[in-house]
Amino acid sequence: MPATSPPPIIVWFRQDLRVADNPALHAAAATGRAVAPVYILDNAADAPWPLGGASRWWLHGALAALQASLAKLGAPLILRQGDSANVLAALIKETGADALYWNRCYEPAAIERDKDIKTALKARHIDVQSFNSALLFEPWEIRTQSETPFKVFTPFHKAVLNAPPPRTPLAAPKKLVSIPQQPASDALEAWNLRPTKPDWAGGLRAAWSPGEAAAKKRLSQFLDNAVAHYAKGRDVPGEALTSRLSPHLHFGEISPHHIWHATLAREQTSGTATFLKELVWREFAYHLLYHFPVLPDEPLRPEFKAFPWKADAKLLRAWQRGLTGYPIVDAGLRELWATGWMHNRVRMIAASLLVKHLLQPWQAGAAWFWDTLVDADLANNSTSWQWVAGCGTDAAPYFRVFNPVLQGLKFDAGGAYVRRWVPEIARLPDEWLHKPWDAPEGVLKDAGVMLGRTYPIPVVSLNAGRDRALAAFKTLRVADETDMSPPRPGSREARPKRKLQRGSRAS
DNA sequence: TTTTGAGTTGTTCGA
DNA sequence: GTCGAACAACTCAAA
Repeated sequence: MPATSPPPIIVWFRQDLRVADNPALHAAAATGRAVAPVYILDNAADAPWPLGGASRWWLHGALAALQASLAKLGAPLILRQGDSANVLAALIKETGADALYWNRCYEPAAIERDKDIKTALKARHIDVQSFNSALLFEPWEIRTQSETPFKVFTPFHKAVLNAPPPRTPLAAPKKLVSIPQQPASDALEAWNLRPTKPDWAGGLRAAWSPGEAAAKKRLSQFLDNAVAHYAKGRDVPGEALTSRLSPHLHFGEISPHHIWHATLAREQTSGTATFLKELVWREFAYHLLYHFPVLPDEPLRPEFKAFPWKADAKLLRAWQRGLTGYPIVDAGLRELWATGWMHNRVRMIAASLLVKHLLQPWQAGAAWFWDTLVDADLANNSTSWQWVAGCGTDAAPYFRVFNPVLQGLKFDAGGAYVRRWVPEIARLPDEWLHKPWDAPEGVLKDAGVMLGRTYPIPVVSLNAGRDRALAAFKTLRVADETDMSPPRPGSREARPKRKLQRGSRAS
């Protein structure tokens, strides 16, 4: 070993599975020193939220693509399994590395893990550096004027638009210097990330191409063909007018910076503005998760801990399998099961039905999405479910209960989406497609639909479900009122009283 | 400090 | 059929 060559740098890949606009990799390459890229499959670190089945499937493809890119650049990816800290320590020993670079993660468990690793390795004089690859703005950078984190999206969005613009993307390294002796690596296949018995991933393979190159292609196709119609079109599940970048973003195959600047480089329309706003929603979700780490588990509005959910395994199962009897909801859950993804508009409708009409705890829905979505993302998933349930910081009004029939008629008027995913009712005319239970006998017969046999009767009637949900929300208010003195709260004269209480708690 | 306006994504009812 | 108001009460963020 020539004594002249400086020690290598380990680049630890996590949710940044790309070579372009990868600040940690970029910085390591810029030193001119040898680079040892590693990915660690650390089930323990993910303990509170182990990768779901669909995520594992995607991860395999993402890693395969990254392996190929890094090999081409000259520094093959090392795959290791085990406790992250132990694996890194071993790798430092094996390679003689004196530096470790990574891009930051923002899940509470990951923050803890990384903090510990940084402390331990710095004590051993390892140069540990972390970078921002995943967010346009660090969660601590966007603050209200009183230096508190934003809890409401609109002012957050405004603050983001007024902030200094996010950095422009970094180029991928032209080549990397490999370490003299390549350390051992697991075989990706041996991780068994993809299902075999049974192989349920056929629909995922048909719908998706994981990897950095595919992400870039998806973005340009979106910008070329769809973004112009995005403002309205994104709400129509039967048309392919959303970006479908969410899984690529989650695994870091493309950076939000790249998407941001590529979008700004196009003609600015209401479509581009709406799309950029969605990216800011992603930022907001990470911001919330960072500042409120209980977000995935507990309602941010404490009174919701007393919400009278009616957990029911059979109802949950019917929802999961797309057998609720509400066509747009069932279509969504079947799309999810088949492809690992659900159109955003339908996510809201399906989630609302579960949480409101069926009174199932939002955590049950979040858990199902976590397991089945290829874009399962702790920040986005938790934020969105809390929003639908009305227990997040930026809560929906309690009376906002999606009506799956009206939503279906409004956003899937031609029925393309429902017919694709609920073929057993595909022959119903548009008029009845979203409410087969109201269809005349003859219409059902002509369409070959036998309610209760070929397609379910709704598990809960719409009106009863809505009323039950509204009543349940009312109990929260009543419970609240009992805590307080007789004068009706909410009236003007009750306001100062609350403020006093809050002030006294703070002091 | 106090006040004020506003809050992603909806539905229903009655004029 | 279309349209506006009502649907809670509360907290957030900025003036």
